[in-house]
Amino acid sequence: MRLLPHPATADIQLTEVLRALSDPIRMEIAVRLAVRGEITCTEACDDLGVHKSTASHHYRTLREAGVIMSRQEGRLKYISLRRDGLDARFPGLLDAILLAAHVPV
Amino acid sequence: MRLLPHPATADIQLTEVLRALSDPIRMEIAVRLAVRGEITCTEACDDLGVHKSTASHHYRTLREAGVIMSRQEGRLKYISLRRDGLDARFPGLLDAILLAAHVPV
DNA sequence: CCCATAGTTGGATTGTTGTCAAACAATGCG
DNA sequence: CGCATTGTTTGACAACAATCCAACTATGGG
Repeated sequence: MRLLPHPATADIQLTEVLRALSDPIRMEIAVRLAVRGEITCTEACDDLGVHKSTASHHYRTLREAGVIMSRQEGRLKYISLRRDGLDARFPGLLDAILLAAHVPV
Repeated sequence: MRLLPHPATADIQLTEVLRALSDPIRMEIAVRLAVRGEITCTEACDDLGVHKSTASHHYRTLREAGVIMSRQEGRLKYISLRRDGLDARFPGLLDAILLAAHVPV
């Protein structure tokens, strides 16, 4: 369960990022990460009305698209927005999307 | 064949815009519109390797998501990026996406 | 060592999407 | 009017995606 694969920054594809964020559940997860920073998977999907395995699939989609990072710490897994990679590769994109999603600054 | 429905600006949804642009073919069409302005459907899908009916479905997806406008003139249908609506609703989003897609300024 | 907790994985199902082909519709030209 | 051009619609099909359930893995606490 350790160290799930993340794509290299150079391998992050624009259309895959957009596809990952085109699902309302995944968008909500991204918004939570933007607002609350690094949180656990349980917190990320709390009250979203999806099964934990469904949430896990969404984390995988987001991770493989390069949108989030995950980090294991003890029994918990923390996920966070992959700001560095996204900003480096697509300047201004994440901010524009979060602004459009009404994330409080 | 006239006057296909476009959503009102207020009804344009972020996740639908992202989904529309998450397909490489549709992204390429959007890039062409950004570079060349208003062009015909035939020009928009030229050399893309898709059947014209497939292209038509993509125009529909883009139009219903609020990404493009279409306008009939004689036998031709011209499509263009819906900059006004997108910029009004999601400031900076379209520019960030086009920048990420390497559209020349 | 057992057990509860936190996530992932695999299977099954259901629905969506991308594609082509063929038929259709609308427009203007000769 | 016929006919070529331009694009849409419909049907079919395969591939993909979202979901749940069940089984599994890993970790730490008692």
